[in-house]
Amino acid sequence: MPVGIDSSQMQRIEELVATRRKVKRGGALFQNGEQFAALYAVRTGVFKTCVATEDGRYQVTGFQMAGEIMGLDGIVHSHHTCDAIALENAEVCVIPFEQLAELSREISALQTHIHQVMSREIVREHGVMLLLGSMRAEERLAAFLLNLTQRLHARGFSASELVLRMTREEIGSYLGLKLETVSRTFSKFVEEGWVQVKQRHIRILDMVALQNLVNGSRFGS
Amino acid sequence: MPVGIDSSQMQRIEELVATRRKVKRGGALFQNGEQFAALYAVRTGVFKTCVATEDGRYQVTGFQMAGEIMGLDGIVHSHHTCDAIALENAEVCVIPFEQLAELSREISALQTHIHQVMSREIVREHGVMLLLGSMRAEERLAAFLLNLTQRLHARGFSASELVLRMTREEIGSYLGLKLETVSRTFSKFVEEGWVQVKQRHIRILDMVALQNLVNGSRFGS
DNA sequence: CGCGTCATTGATGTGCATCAAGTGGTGTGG
DNA sequence: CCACACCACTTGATGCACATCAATGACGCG
Repeated sequence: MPVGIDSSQMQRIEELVATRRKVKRGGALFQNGEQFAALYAVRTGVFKTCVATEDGRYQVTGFQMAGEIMGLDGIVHSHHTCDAIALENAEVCVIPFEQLAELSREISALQTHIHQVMSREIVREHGVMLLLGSMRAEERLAAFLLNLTQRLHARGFSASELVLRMTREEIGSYLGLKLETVSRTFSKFVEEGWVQVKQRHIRILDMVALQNLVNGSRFGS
Repeated sequence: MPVGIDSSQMQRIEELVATRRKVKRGGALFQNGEQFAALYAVRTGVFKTCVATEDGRYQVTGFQMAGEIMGLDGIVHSHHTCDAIALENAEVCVIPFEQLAELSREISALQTHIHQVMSREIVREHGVMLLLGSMRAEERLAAFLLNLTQRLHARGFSASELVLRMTREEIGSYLGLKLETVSRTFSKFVEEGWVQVKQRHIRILDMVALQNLVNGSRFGS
């Protein structure tokens, strides 16, 4: 929450996001069909958001970690159209949307911020569509790992080591692959010497190899 | 632009969107990398928006027709991250974004509208991710046709007859398929007696069959 | 310890991609 | 007006990446 906000405005924003909510591992922060009332900012823990069809198929649309916003899908029809599930015990800030909208009419820096959060989500989803529509399994998993490490690094964690909070099946759902394919692709990366994998503990050994995979397999390996 | 707006406010909004811009078939309304300054509302014609990787792969992220908004991707970084290409001679309203944001601070119904437009786009993209991540070719094409006819019907056109504005390749890119697969799938639908296809002229003969395909192939045909 | 969940690995199957040939509609220039 | 070129599209033959089916192995927890 950067420039253009004085301390009295800052205080009003802090009041707005004062209420917290805890969600247990496996629990739902919100679910498809529920009334929409608030956005949520992740404080601790990791979430997945997913959409479903009537016939039981579902698709993970994203993984959210500290600082990221959930619930934007609910604005348009005043009820949520996806589920947000905690992958570990987690805590979020509750941001009542009506009040947020009202406050953002006074504080233009806040309005700008909201626009950017929504636009960023649209751009992120463009990237996922590109991944799902035109990449092969190896490229998808490489892109996924690079994206995760980058976000973790931005939060002060190691750039080369991470602990996955999600199962192979959830990764597969996000990437449009089956869990066996995710597992095999991890094994392939290990054989190539690009990563170490011990259960959900991942260590990146050759970041550049993964980047080459994503940015143009035309160069070969 | 519904409730909560009086006539003087309406006039200010109309002034905001007064400027028009024509784009020739095949021309770009905006392109990846360009400075972002305005949103665009389609008046006539149909557009595609697409993202690309450095190595030349690209992905159509959507087709926009009358009344739909383009350019939301540009807000977050003040420059566009995708291309908007006219599929036929087209005209758009130019909506300078800074002024729109300012006006929406005064007119809360306008603010609500902007939030809804962005949220709707996020929800739409969730649907595309579900399609790309978990549907088979027939289901994808059926979903595409149903979505198109629905949008055309909402604009006063026939619910069962349409003229595609895009090539098989563009449809394929949107659906994560190759153009040959799109063509074969059309042929399959024709064999089944579900649609008539003559070039880009499509007539839906059995809407229900297509809907069944989308909402759960577990029931068989 | 024994059970459930998650992950790995192998064998086999299939949906879509790829490669390739041919058709039909459209526009252009002789 | 017709010949030609070009482009979008269709259709067939073949190949491959990933799905599916199945068995086994590694943790973690009551």
